Amino acid sequence: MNFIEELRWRGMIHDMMPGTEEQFAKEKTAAYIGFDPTSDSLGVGNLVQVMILLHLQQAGHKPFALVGGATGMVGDPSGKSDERNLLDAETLQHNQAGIEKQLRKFLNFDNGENAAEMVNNYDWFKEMSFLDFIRDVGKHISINYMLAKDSVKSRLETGMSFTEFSYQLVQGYDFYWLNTHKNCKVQLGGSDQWGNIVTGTELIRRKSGNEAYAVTTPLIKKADGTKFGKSASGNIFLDPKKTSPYKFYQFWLNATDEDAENYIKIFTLKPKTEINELIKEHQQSPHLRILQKELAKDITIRVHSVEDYEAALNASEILFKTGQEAIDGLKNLPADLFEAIFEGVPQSTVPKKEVENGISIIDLLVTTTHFLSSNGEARRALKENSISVNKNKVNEEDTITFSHVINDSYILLQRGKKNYFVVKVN
RNA sequence: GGGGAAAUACUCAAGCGGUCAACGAGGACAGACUGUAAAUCUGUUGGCUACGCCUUCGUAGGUUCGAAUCCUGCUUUCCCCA
Repeated sequence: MNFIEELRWRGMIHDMMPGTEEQFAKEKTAAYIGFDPTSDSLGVGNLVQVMILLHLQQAGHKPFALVGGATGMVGDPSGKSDERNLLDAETLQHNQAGIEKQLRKFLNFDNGENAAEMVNNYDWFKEMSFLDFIRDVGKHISINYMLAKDSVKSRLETGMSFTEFSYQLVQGYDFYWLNTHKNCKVQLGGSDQWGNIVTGTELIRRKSGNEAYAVTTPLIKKADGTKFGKSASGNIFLDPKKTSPYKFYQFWLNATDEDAENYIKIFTLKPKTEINELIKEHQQSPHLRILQKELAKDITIRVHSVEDYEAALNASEILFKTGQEAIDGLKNLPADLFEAIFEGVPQSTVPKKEVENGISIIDLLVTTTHFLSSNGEARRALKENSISVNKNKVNEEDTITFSHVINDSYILLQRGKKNYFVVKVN
C-alpha cells in the first residue's frame, strides 16, 4: 500500500494538492513537517504529525522534521484569535531541545537512503538580514495574496501585529529553503496549516519554478466535538515528567468507543486487517473494551516503554477493581510494587502519630493532604457519597485511624471512580 | 481629538436601591444505570468554627439605615464621528 492510500484509509487526509499522489508514486520523495517549540514537550495532538512522518518513512520516502527555532520566535496566527506572546530565546532553546529529543524516539535517523533528518529553521534565518528577506522573499508574494488567508482575514477586525502577519512568509521560506537545499517537495501538516503551506508552494513556484505539494491532516476532535488531547488536569504530554505514564495510559483507555475506533487508526501502526478485526471484536463484546485497551497499550509502549505500560496496566487493574477483591488486591500488594504502581498518582505524607490519634475524614481530605481544596468541597463530596477510603465508601462522621493503614504504610483515597490519592504514613 | 455604550462567578448571560452568594444556559464534578463507553435521570458548583457569619458583581472613593444596582475619579474594552 502506498503512502497516500495508507493515510487515506486511516482517515488522516484532510486536503491534498493536485499531483501530490502522483509525486509520491513516481519516486522516493522528501517531505517535511514543522513543529513549533511552544512547549518543551510534544502533546498527544502533535502525535498525529509524528505518525504521518512515520508512515512516510515506512513507505520508503524521506522525512524531515523541522523544529521551528525561527518561526517560534514569530508566532503562528493560524487558529489564534489573539496576538501571541513572544517566547524568550532561552525558553525557545530549551523547548527545541525537548522536542528534538522526543522526535528522535519515533523516527529512524539512521537507515541510509530514507533516514529521517532533523532541521531547524533558525539555522537559515539567523544569518538573514531583514532587507534580504523583504527583497528576496517578500517581493514574490503580494499583500493581497497574504490578506486573503483565513489566518489573516479572521484577524483583520481584532487586529494583528506585522510580526504575525509576516509569519506565513517565514514559514513559506522554510519550504523554499528545504526545496532548494534538500530537494524536499512536500509539506505535511495539520489542516490549519494549509494557508501557510500554500504560501510556501507559491513561493517555490515563483522563485525557482519548481513544483511543490501539500497534504494536510484533519483536526482531531472527540466525538462530542470538544478538543482532543486535553484532560481535566490539562494537556496530555509525551514527557513522562509532565504526564505520568499511568495518566497517559488512562487517557487513551478512557476514550469513547467512537473515538477509539478513529484513534486506533491514526495513532497506531497496526495494519488494516488487524484493526478491522479489533473493531469487530469490540462491537461484539463492547464491555471488554478491547479497542481502548489495545490502543492504550500500543501507544504507551511506543511513547514510553513496555515497563511503563505494564506498571500502568497493573495500577489500573488494581485501582479499578471493585468490592472485596479490590481490597484484598490492595492488601496483598508488596510495598515496592505499590511504589511503582502509584508513581504518578498524587500523594502526600502524614506522620504515623497523627494517624494513630485518629483524623477526621474531612481533615484528612483537606488539611493534611490537600486532596480537596476546602472543607466545603469535602462535605459536599461526602454528601454525594463519592469519597472512598481503601475502596470503601465513607461518610462525614468517619474517623481515620491506624486500622485503615494498609501494609503499615499507606491509605488510598478516592473521589469518584477515577481520582485517586495516596497518603503515605511514616 | 469629539460623542456614546459596557465591565457580574470557569464561560456566556440575567439582575438596575432592600427578599442577592446573585435567575438561566453551557461547562465541570459527583450519584444512579453501565463497560473506567455513550445516552438518560438526579445532585453539586465562593469561604467558614455553618438554621448563623465572612468575602465577592473592573478599580478607588461617595450618597444611603441599606448598593451588583445611584453619584464621582481611574483603568480597560467596544461603537460612532473627525
